[in-house]
Amino acid sequence: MSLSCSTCPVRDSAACAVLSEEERAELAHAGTARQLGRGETLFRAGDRDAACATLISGALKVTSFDAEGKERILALIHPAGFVGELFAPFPSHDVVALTDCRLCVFARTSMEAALDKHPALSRALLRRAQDDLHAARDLLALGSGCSADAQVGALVLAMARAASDSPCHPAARFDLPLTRCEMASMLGLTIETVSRSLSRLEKDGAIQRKGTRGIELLDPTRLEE
Amino acid sequence: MSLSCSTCPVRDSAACAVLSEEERAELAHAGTARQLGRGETLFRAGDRDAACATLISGALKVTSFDAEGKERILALIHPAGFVGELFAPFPSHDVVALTDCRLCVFARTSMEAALDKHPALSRALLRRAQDDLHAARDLLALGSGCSADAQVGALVLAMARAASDSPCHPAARFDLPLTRCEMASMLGLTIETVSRSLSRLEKDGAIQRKGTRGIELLDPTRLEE
DNA sequence: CGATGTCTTGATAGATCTCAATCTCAGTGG
DNA sequence: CCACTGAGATTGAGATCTATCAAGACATCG
Repeated sequence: MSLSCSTCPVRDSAACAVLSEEERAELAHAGTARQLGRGETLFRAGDRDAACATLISGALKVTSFDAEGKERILALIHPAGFVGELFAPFPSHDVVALTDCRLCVFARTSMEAALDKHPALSRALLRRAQDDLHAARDLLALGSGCSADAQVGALVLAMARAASDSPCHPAARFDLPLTRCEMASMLGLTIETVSRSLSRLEKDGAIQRKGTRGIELLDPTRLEE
Repeated sequence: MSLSCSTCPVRDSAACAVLSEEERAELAHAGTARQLGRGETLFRAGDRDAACATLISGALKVTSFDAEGKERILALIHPAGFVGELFAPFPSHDVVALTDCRLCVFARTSMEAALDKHPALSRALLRRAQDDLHAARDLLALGSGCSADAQVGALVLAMARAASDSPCHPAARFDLPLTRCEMASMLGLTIETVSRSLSRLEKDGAIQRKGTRGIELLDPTRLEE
């Protein structure tokens, strides 16, 4: 399937936005459009043929599995995000669709050629990599020193912000994009603990649950404790 | 103080290694050499004037502080490593010297100009950023699902590898570069738990402590459990 | 309506944190 | 030379938190 950048919803925010129309068209020619259903795997750790991709719509998760086979979510990728190893010989983590997704996939050789040809692209990807690094370190910082309630609260708040149109203020009412199981594996907790923390946050008047996924923010400041 | 790349120990491994002699000399002209003693701060979270640096010798830590003021180590930087925000308005984490250090410091504007001028530099930094991202995610994956003993064991093993000359085989005898307190804040544990884990690893015959910092690896395979 | 998967809630066990005491070691000064 | 001192490290006992196991509630879908 070919790519049609002209109607791409992330044409102004993805890494390729730094390219001119002609350059972008040329890069698009080297890439392929791809759709993934929820749960489908984009890259698998250890795959031979390394590739990379820009996410157009939907959400991805980057995961690894510990010794006992339990999944740990290392990162979430949102539209305009970029995934894939450009330098390591093979990917070391799985990348899986959290929701139905549309992506722009490139073979590594194509992307390397594009980096050589378009210096601005390297800078754009560098910026994204530093943002991702920042996100990973924030998740690390959140991880410990905090109670389970504080971790769940911070995650809910982060999702409220992601669900909002305005970047600063969190949405007052939204649906959690993750299942309890996924929330648990993002924080390194169990689903029971996540569920209990949500119950406590509700009893304390910080949030109100609307069905299984819906959340109404009553007192966002209490989520930060 | 001016930089003398010709005798720089990381001249072949740092990001600037991709530059030609003349290009490197020009970049060096824009940078300044700096020395830090153990415990001194290179960048502080929220600093106005963003800068970046390549580490020449010694070791740095990237840290943040949680609500109660406890430190959490987010990353270790080794020689040839690069630190600093190139795109965010200000650094969001502290960068502190773990040991006496020598560095090559650049104002952000200088580095941005260099990136514009030398496309290869963007690629080199992109590669480093992806490596750092990988390290941060590995630390995340290590964090949970493992017992404290397994975490401490993995950290000891990682340090044995870092202390070794050959990249693959861990050093059989080496000194821990981190205090117990620093090991604890890397793993999100307390120093008591780290100490107890080391005691158990010693009792199980995996390691033998030589003084407070010295470690002798008896059975590296047991550290991975 | 029953079936299935997800989520919630409860009781218990296990692990880590906290608080506190002791120990080691290097540096200091008498 | 030796005792003193202070920082870091080790060890112990109890409190606290989370994981585990188990059961029940809820929603979705056929």
